[in-house]
Amino acid sequence: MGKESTKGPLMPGTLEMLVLKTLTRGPLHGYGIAQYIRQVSDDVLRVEEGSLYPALQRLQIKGWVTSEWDVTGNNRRARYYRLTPLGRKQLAAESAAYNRITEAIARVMNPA
Amino acid sequence: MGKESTKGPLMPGTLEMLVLKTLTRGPLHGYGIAQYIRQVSDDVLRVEEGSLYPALQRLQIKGWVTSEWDVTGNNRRARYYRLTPLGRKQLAAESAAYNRITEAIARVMNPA
DNA sequence: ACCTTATACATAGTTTATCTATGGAAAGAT
DNA sequence: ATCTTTCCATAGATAAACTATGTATAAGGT
Repeated sequence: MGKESTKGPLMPGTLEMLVLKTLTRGPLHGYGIAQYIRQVSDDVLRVEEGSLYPALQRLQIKGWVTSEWDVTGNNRRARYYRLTPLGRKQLAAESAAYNRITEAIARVMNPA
Repeated sequence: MGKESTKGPLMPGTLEMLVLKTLTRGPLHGYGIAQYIRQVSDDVLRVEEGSLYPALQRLQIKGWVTSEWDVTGNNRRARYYRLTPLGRKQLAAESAAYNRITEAIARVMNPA
C-alpha cells in the first residue's frame, strides 16, 4: 500500500557541503534546505531532520553560517541561515576536496 | 621538515566497494589491497590498516569474500582474500548505488 | 652480529556523523 | 474539531573510520 521507498542515504561528510552550496542561493531555513536538496537531487538525497539540525549547529559554531528568526511566506516562524564569507571559502575547499576524492575513487573503479 | 602529508581520508561507505573492486583483479592479501588502492588513486586514497582489517572481516562474515593463508612472492605468510560470486553481485549493487548518489550530489553542486 | 626498513596481520578504544525515534507548536484546510 | 503540513529540536542508537599499539619475519646494509 505505501509507496516504494526510493531510499536515499547521504554519504557521511557530504551533508555540510550540500547545505553550504544550497545557501549560496540565498538565506533559507532548515526545512527549506532539506526540501531543496531533495528536489534538486530528484528525490535521491533525503536530508533527515535528525541529521540536518545538528549539522546546522555545527556550521554555526564554526562560523560558516549565521542565523536569525524570521517569518516565511506561509506566515510561519523559521530560523533563516545565511552563508558567511568564511563559509563560502569553506565550501570552495570542501568542494575541491570532494572532487579530488571522487576522481580518485573513479580511477580505482574504472582503471584505464 | 617532514614531507607534506597529501591527506587522503576515505569517504565512509566507500571502503568496502573499493576493496571488492580491487579483488576483481584476483586474490590478494590485505597489505596488497591497501597498496593497490593507494597507488591507483595516485596517493589520494589511503587505506588505514585499522580500517581495512575490520572491513575485511565484515566482508567475510557477509560472504562477499573468502580467505586462506598463503605465501607471497616475498616468501611471507599472508592471508589472501578472494571475491565470491555473491561478492561480485554486491559490488555491482554498491557501484550502482554509489553512482546514483554521486550523480545526485552533482545535480546539487552543479545546477543547470 | 646488529640494526633498520618493509612487509604483513590484528585488536582496542576513541571519534564523529548519520540515523531513528520522539516531542512540541502553529497555520491552514476540510 | 481534526488533520495535514510546515517548522524546530533533542536524545539515544548505530556504524564506519581513525589513532595507537602490539606482534612477527624477511631482507639488506654496516
